[in-house]
Parts: sequence; C-alpha cells; structure tokens
Amino acid sequence: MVSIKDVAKQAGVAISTVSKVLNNYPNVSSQTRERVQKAVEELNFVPNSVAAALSSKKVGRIALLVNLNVSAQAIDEIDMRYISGALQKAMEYKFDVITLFFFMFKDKTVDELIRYLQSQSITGIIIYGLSKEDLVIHQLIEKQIFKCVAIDAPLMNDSTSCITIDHKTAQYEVAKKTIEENTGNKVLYIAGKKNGYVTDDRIEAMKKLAGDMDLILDIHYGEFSEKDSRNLTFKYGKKSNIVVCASDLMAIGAMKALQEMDIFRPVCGFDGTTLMGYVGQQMNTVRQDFEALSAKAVEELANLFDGQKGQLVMMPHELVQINYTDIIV
Amino acid sequence: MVSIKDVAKQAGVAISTVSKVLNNYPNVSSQTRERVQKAVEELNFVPNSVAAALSSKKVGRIALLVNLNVSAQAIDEIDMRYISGALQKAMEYKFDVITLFFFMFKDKTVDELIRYLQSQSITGIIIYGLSKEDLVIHQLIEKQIFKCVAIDAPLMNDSTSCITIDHKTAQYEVAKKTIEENTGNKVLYIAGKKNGYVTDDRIEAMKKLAGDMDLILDIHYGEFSEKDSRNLTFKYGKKSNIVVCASDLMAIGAMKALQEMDIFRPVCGFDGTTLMGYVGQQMNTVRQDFEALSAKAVEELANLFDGQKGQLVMMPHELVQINYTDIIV
DNA sequence: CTCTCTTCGGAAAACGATTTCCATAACTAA
DNA sequence: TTAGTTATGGAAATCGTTTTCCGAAGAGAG
Repeated sequence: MVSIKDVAKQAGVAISTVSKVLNNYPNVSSQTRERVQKAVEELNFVPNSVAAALSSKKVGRIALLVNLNVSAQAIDEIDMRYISGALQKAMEYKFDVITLFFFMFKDKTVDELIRYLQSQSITGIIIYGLSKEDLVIHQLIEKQIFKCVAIDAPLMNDSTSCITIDHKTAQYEVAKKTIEENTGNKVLYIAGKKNGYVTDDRIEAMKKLAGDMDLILDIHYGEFSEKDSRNLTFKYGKKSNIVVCASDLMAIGAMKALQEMDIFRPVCGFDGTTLMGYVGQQMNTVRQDFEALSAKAVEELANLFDGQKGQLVMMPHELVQINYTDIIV
Repeated sequence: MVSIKDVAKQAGVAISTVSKVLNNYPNVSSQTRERVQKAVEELNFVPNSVAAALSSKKVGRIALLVNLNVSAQAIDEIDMRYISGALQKAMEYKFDVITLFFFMFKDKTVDELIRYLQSQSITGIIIYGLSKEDLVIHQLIEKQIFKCVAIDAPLMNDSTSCITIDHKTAQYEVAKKTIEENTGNKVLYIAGKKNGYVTDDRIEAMKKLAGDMDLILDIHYGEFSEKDSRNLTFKYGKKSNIVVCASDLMAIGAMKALQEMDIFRPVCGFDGTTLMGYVGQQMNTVRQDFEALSAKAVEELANLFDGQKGQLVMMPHELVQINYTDIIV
C-alpha cells in the first residue's frame, strides 16, 4: 500500500511536509506544495483515514445514530433517504461514517455508549428518530463529549445543532389548505408517536389552527403505521369531516378505513414519500427533502468541528397535492 | 481515554500480554489471563478498533456495498433489513462496518475503488444488489484483494462466498402452487431487471415449470417497480390466466392494473415484504429472511478471515399465502 | 545434577498518519 | 554588517493497537 512515506520519498521531502500539504497548512512554499501534489498524483495516493483518525482527534469519523423503524414501509424509505443523503455528503467531506441503530444499544448505559463510540474514534454524531423518552441519547448530548447534530429534535448546546423543517408551520399550512378546500369543521387529527418532538410540534400547530379556524379537533395518537391510523379512523372517522394525518402512511391507512366504511372524507398526509403513489384519492401533503436534511446535518457537523457553536437550522418544506395518477403512471 | 497501557499497568503485566489475552492467544497462563481480565473489568476498557485496524490486517473492518434503489418502497424495506441484519451481526463479531452505495462510485475505476477501500483499511466486503452489468464490482471480486461475500450473486473464488436462497426452487414452487390452485395455463411472468442474477435464475425456473406443466409462458422484463409491472399487466394481463411477478411490489402493481381493467387474475409475488399488507386480494409469495441472509454474510466473512475458502451458502425460504386482512389489522 | 525443551511474559518494532518543536535559510531593519 | 524576525522544512514523538522475537523460568529426561 502506498503511504505518505512513499509520497515523501518521491517528492524528496519529509513526511511532515507531505502531511502539511495534504491538510492545507500554511507553512509550505508553493514550489514544495506543487512537488508534493505531483507525487501524490503520480503515486495515486489516498491517505489512510484510519491512521489519520488514530493520530488526530480532529479527523471526522462520524456515527449515524438512527432510530430505526424497520419494516413499516414508508418509514423505511425515510430512513434510507436520510442515510443516503448523509453518506453522500460525508463522502464529499471525506468523513468516515459508521451507521448505528438505537436498538443496538438497548439496555446500555450512557457510559457504555460513550466508550463504544470512543473505541471507534468517533468525534461527531448525527441523530435522528429521537423521542423525548430516549434518555441515554439525551444524556449523551448533554455531556458534549461529541459534536452532535440532531435531526427533528430541538436540542442545542455549544456542540449540538439541530436540523429540521418548520413542522408547526408545515402542519398548519397543509391542514388549513385541506380544510379550506373542503367543508366542515370537525377535524380528526391522527398524531404520531407520543412524546415524539415532531408529534408535539404538530399537535401544537393543529391546536392553533383549531383556534384560528374555529374547528372541533379530535386528537388521537398512534404509531407511525398504517394499521394504527386505520383503526383510529374506523373509530373516529365517521363523526369528523376531515382527517389530518401525521404521515403519508397514516393517510393511506385512514383512506382504507374510510373506503371500507364506504364514506368519503378528505385526508391529508405528511412527508411526501413515494408511498404517495398508493393513495386512492387526492391528497395534500408536505414534502420534506430528507436527503437535503441529512446532507445539511453533515455540513453542520463540519461547522461544529471547525469550532462553530451549535445552532438551529431550518430547512424548507413544500406543500404538494397528490393524485393517484400523478405518481404511478 | 483508557487504553491498553492502563490495563497493563493495572494488571502489572506488559502491553503485549494484555493484547494476547484480549485476542485469545494461547501463550498466557490462566492466572495472568484472569488478572488481565479483572483489570479490563475494573477499568471498563474497550479496545480502540481504529488502532487495532491500523496495526493489524486481520481485524475486521468491513464495507457493506449496496446497490441502492432509493424510494421504491418495498425495495427500501429490503435494503433496510439487509443493512440492519448485517450491522447487528457485525456488532457481535466486533466488526466495524462502513456502508457504501454503488452510486457513490459511479464513474470510478476498480483501482480507485480499491484505493478508497484500502484508505479505509477495509479488509472484507459484503455486496448486494449486484447485477451482471456492474463491471467494476466484478473486477474487484476477481482481484481477490478483499474477502467478499455476495448476496444473491453466485460469485465464488478462494476469497469470495455467496449467500442466497434457492431462487430457482422458490420461484418454481410459488408459481406452481398458484397455478395449481387456479385454472388456465397461460402465464404472464413479469420478471425483474434484465441481467440481474436473480432475475435469470427465476426465469429459468419458470421455463422449467412451463415445460413440466405444459404452460404457455409470456415473459416480460421490468424494473422492480410497481409502475413497470402495472404497465406490463395492462398490456399483457388480459390474454393470460395467471400473473406471476418477481416481487411483491410488482404483484401489487399487477393487481392494480387488473382492478382497473376490471378483470380478475390470480397473482403471485416474491420476497414476503410487509408491503404484502397492501395487496387487495389473496396472494402467494416467497418469504425471504433478509436479516438472516445478511447476518449469515457477516458470519461467512468471519470464516473467510479465518482462512476458509469461499463457498456457496444456501439459506431457507418459505412459501406463504397472504390475505389482505392477515397483515394489516 | 545438568541439559534440553516448553511455556510464558515482555521489549520493541511496526501500522500510517498528525503535530509539536526545532533548525535552518532568508529576509528585514537599523 | 549584524541582530532580529519570519518563512520553511525536517526530526521525532504520538495515537492505541498487534505481532514478532527473544530471554527466563520451569519441567522433564538422562
């Protein structure tokens, strides 16, 4: 394997000089710099990131800490899009990424988790799927041992940033639009997982909307699953005029229930997943750019590495209207 | 950070001795071994895998090389299940896992890919989603620089194993069952991606079945998408008695087309994803245990590291019959 | 009781980078 | 010309392991 040593020899300089060129350190003359770069080209040298990580605490080895919801269809898509967006951007930044799932650390203490991360020379973490009940992760963030970026969880401190869309506004808008396009003021809101940050934000938005538009709001919690939404719609769908769901998957569940009950209610969803193709009727939803969110998270991690303090980064969202035929054909 | 040095001091032995205990080397007396283990416990020591990877070529840092099919619903589920199964098992083996997607290496040569993997100190690779057209990956495997395990691609050499289910038998069985349960001998087979290893195996099985059961077989290729399957069913569904699809997602596409054409045809799928919940009629399918497949791949990689030669590992599959109500409610 | 053969444990050299610190060389100013 | 900076490049320590090799102690044989 070609190492920095070979490059040094080829360029006729010291190892340290090569390293300086590689890392854009100032104290290298442009001649030497060029000579080194030429040698790098010729030898096709790629620095060993493992060695770099070992010797430097700065080098970015980052962990993608994911609360997986395996096999819930739409959720899988969101997971994959988050992961893929992050990996892509991480490659640009030459970050090393390790993907970890929450369930791998069930029954582990913070200290054990920290030790594990340290054993991997992890310096930065991107977290998503965090709910208020995930104590260990919260402790991890508070300790500020690692640079963290939380997606959709408003946790910030000197070494923690948050990337999110404006869930309150988005939920408000999509529900308002749907209600305005239809008649009636009795709204069934099928919320997501209890104690989810996103869930609470959206409920807050719905309550505000209820106040603003004089609605009768019926709120029920479910998992982000088709099943829960379907069951809740069976129970409460009939006595409402409109069904607002916390995800597209839930919207589909609701539609199926309505269909089976043989009644029509306008339904709106959230997320803008490709699952939208499964809807059986027109639907409003909020499209999130999941890849962009996680890519931004990587960028933000880079900022934190550079010494920037944690901050809240708000990403844009988009209201869309879906028709069955729009997507599939 | 507590290092092997600290453990050595605590136990009153040399660093090398600690390492030997950690890696189960023979030449350590049980007394010393215990003393070291006690020190490890007390200090809560976790070895730094980055350092280990740097110094040893044996230590398993493995890459999960994935041909992602982002946002095709069912495909996402399969991806996630593969990834999650592998990560879990890798953790047991204390392997370090890096997830990489094919598309990240578009336009890259084998040498560039190799260099990248080496720069990450990767020694083993698990590959899935490989089609016959992925030249670079095939070259990578042939070079035998890394230990490889290919899922669903029959590539074996001294350092490459293959994990798969018996696609031929599975396809044969599920189609046979569906045909026997119904009437007619005109079968529309909606195959997967052209040049996919799995695709070809299954087509072969269908041809054999056609011979055995005296069927008139109409084969058409599509992407593993609902859309393609739907379109193909519109075109060719009417003149056949039975529709056999290469995936559950495709089966759903076919069912939708049939519904819209207002004709009934038995449809069978493949994979046994949770997407099965979306079917609108009874359906036979083949359930694959994706987590088990990728977990087995990790085990097999460990075997290869231990010096075992590459081999073909056949995993079991299961025929299942799905009803709409089975899954969702 | 000595000689050889094991068994065990330690010293030290990797692995491939980063980074600190020091020695020049070169330049500036007086 | 000389003292004082500053720019530049190198030597060496370091990160935390693994692994080779060697010496010492203990065991067994004669």
